[in-house]
Amino acid sequence: MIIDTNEPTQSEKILLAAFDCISSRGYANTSMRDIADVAGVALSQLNYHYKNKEGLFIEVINLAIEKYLKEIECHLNVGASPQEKMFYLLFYFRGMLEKNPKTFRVLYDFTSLALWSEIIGEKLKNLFNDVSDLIEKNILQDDHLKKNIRRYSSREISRMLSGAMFGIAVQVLLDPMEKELPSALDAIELVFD
Amino acid sequence: MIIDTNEPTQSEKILLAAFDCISSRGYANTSMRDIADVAGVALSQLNYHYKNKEGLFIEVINLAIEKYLKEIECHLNVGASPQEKMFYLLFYFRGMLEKNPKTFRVLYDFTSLALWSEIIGEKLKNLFNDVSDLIEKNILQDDHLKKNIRRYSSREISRMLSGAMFGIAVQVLLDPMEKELPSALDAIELVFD
DNA sequence: ATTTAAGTCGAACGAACGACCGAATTGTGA
DNA sequence: TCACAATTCGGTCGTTCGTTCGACTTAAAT
Repeated sequence: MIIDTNEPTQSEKILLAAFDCISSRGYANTSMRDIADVAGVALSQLNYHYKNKEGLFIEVINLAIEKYLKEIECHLNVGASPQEKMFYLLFYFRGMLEKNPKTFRVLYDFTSLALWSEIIGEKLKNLFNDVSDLIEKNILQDDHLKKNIRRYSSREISRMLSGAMFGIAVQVLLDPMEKELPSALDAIELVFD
Repeated sequence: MIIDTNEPTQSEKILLAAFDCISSRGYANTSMRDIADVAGVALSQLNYHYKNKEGLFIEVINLAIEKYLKEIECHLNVGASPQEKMFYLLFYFRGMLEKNPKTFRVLYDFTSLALWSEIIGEKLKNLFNDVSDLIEKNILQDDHLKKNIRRYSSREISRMLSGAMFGIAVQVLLDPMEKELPSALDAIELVFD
């Protein structure tokens, strides 16, 4: 018998199955039984490793948030000038939406749950804050840029930029066949003129 | 006995009750029984007037979309220059989010359902298109403005603007206590400099 | 006054859900 | 080897859900 030491734990299998289900059907259409089936695991295992459904979903959110922030942070290191950094961030974001929107879709799906669940709401509020922070610290802290946009604080602008990215991304998810739509992301660069 | 001829129909009572429930608890937490209770009506009436749950929810969406578009269209008539029009639109939008976000919350709540329901997805896709159209036709068709933003089409820019409004609004809903957040909406005007 | 259709209601159905339990299995340290 | 804890499993419980049904009431038309 071959022993694969990298074989995922039972609890990891469950977590990844939950992630898969939610990204492909939405949290509202995902039952514990669905997840157990995809994970190839007995239903009761879900309650054993994660206390209840909310506990499991929270771990899924934590996983998605971690992956999302890591990728954004990574792509903010490319490019020298603020314009360049913004360009590369938008370029990555656009590619992510077209090729692998699973993580973003999970996060987006949960934002509507966030309005009604204290815990999840707090997590997604912090995510928006963190993304805005990353943009502010990595892109907007440029002296020449600061002069041009002095009418507004860099905090306001970073929130506007992260909001624009999110809002356009939602439109893309809603209409993935409209190939011209993602180019609206590029128009964000207008702010830096 | 006083007869009020403006007494809402049974089906109207149901529709408004559904709207209320969804805007205050979210569609995923709203059952047919909840709606029947709020409407003061027998449960079976919901299936009599609207075929099933999806049919009722679709009417709620139609109602919300109608109200939303009408208000935006109305506030786009104020102001002369593009900058002024955008200012008044953002001013209205900000006030709406702070004072009466019920309609917007319903629409936002349904956007996550839209990813998994063909019919609802189509409706919200069209809503985004319509809002972008309104911005494009009422604000971006200005010759002087067109020169300044010639690098991008007015279509791209209108989609970016509507996306930014939506994205910032979501952040506001997620963190209603952060009073500085809505001012990020004002930063949208940067595009018009 | 009689008939017919529309509206309204309470009760019930089957299905699906999350959670829980006891037994069986596996892994671990003495 | 033995005992004990951790893990895994199938089965089931009570609840909630959307939907349906038949009976009753109201309103309109003949």
